[in-house]
Amino acid sequence: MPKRLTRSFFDRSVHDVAPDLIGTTLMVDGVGGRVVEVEAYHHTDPAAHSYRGPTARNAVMFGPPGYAYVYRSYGIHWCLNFVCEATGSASAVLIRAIEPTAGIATMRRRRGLTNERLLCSGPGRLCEALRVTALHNGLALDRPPFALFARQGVVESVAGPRIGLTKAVDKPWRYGEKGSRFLSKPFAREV
DNA sequence: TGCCCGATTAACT
DNA sequence: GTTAATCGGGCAA
Repeated sequence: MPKRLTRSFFDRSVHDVAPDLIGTTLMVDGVGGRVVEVEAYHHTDPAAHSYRGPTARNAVMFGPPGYAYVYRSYGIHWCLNFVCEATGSASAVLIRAIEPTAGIATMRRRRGLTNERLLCSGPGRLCEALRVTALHNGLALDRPPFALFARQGVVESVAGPRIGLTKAVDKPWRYGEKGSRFLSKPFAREV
């Protein structure tokens, strides 16, 4: 069994943590898989929820690193983030896609889908498959129901612009596993 | 207070 | 390609 990641993994720059998360394994109540796509959001970034200061929604982002920040997107979906950097820096990594490896039958049932490629290939899809909701907001990532495991072997990463933004569109802060078929969208260039 | 928009998705044409 | 679902934040009035 691979090594567990602890909260200290997240106590550094969000731009270092984000690429390092590619290839790690995320489990929620025993259901999950390999992280293949993430995006970094720094508090100085106009596209970050924390950019304009704390609110009831983004309060967890202003807390200590190694905790889950879950928010509702477009009033419908949930999105899962990992808080990074020092307490109060309000930076986080959005988990955008995973490659399902555990509890695939459960994920199919929750998503009402059989196509494995589409089970977790997007931030909202992943949260439905892992059943991540507002109840997970503020929970520690190294304690149940969460579990994170270090990657094994070499992982080839690619970077590119983030998805679905109108601000800071040019920043290449989306990271993915090269060639993965479980990405929410392909990367235009492989870096 | 009211209106517009967003770190989305699936079901349309 | 377009659109509806649906809710919190930001900004104008």
